[in-house]
Amino acid sequence: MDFTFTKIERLCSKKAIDDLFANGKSKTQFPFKLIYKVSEFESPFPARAMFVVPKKKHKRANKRNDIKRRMREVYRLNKHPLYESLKTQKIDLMFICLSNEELEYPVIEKSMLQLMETLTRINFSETKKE
RNA sequence: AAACAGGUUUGUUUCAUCGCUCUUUAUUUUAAGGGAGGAAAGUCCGGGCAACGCAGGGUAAUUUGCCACUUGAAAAAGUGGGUAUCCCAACAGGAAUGUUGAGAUAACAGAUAGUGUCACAGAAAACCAAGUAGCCUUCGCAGCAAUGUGAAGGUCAUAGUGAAAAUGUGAGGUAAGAGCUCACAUGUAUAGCUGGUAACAGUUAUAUAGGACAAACCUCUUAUGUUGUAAGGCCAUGUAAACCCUAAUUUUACUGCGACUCGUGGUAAUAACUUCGGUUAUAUUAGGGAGGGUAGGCUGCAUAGAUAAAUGAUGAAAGUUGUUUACCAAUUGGUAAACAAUACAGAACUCGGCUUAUAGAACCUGUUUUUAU
RNA sequence: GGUCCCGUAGCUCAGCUGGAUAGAGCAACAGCCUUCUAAGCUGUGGGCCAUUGGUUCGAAUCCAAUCGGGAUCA
Repeated sequence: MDFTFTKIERLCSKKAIDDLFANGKSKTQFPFKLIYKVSEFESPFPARAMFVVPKKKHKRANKRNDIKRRMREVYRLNKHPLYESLKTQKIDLMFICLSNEELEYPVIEKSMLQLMETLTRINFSETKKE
């Protein structure tokens, strides 16, 4: 089992990001907000993800970097349940940090895992409808 | 010795697991190597580099600002000196103050080129000053007189101001006064001499007495072409050799028929066809107009290096500092354990300065307190 | 990565160029009016002029640095 997180798994296209902000659905689970959208792209992985820490919440660049790195680490280590649930469905993800305080690793891990669990349930229901 | 403040330098290490980015190698995931600072920050300055511009001169705009030397491509920095201001100490003096020494600070050219500003208060806030205060003279009137009052004139010594008052003190002089004259002192300008590389200092003569503000405009002096890597270069994408208008040209266009990569008839702004309702209307070149599309890759670009942006996460141990406890020692201290802290902060073309932020450690300087002599 | 602008009362803004009383509207509070409220009228309080230093007799204003907020570039 790989715990990699290379560039292919990240959401990098500006067009896709704009589309996500315009048409995506959202879930909040306090320190974080998740925006997701079903989409189509060519990749061996079923999801593309990105992580956002707004400049208005955290002024210093090094603190923003720290939080983003921890968020990325949580996603990297816990992405496999999500991938299994998705199967062939393709999806774009965006995690946004809403907190003003500097967050420790266990806090981030707990709330992000909750978000990803809810996401798996939602996607199953959608696939059944289609 | 302790505490505090300021300055300079430095600014943690190792292991395990799972990862990120770039380069090379391998070819589908294998190996090796590189991977954040003193400020990467602020963008306050100056270069490199790039595009455009460039006869010469001027104007505008911005900019430099005591002197010498050194470093530097330049901005700038360093060392030494000069001047001014502040503060401390010593000496002189009744005091004001002056001299000498140590230290700190200075955006430190020009206020005698010109314009402007100086509230309130005050007679007056600035070349040539100055009134219905005051002082003085003359004349008239009242009065025995002292004096009072009116007019004309002289004058700036005196004045409840103010941040700042027309150089200060003394003497002469005068009706009263006045640099009006003189002595001493202060300060400015010009010229000369002496010392010094110079800034400047000292001194002599002459002329004077001109308040502050240039971080108000300005003058002199120094320097600057403008814009910036989102510059610039190459490629792709795109309804696109597209649309509208004007002019010119043509085996060109439109159009009818046929045997349709061709032949032939008509037309050049009206023509051809027609089911009589209408339908179609061009190419090339030149000039102009209106609107749209793309916003992605490579390069620029680096012995760190991307383009939603890497340099990490978790766990363990050590180091440093502090607190508490226990033991040794008993002034400092040493050993062990537990707990806490371990900063400021994250490259985006690059280099050199400046500014700002910084736990702890080392060194230097200063202040205060305590102890000892 | 560059370039430029703005911070004044609880809110929206004047006053900065051209230096000497810190103001206006709304809001707040108190009173009048009204049976009561709203509206109206009268009054009151509220500001270290973003922060720090400098120039000046004197700084919201001039100068420098810092901290926030915003605009713009092809």
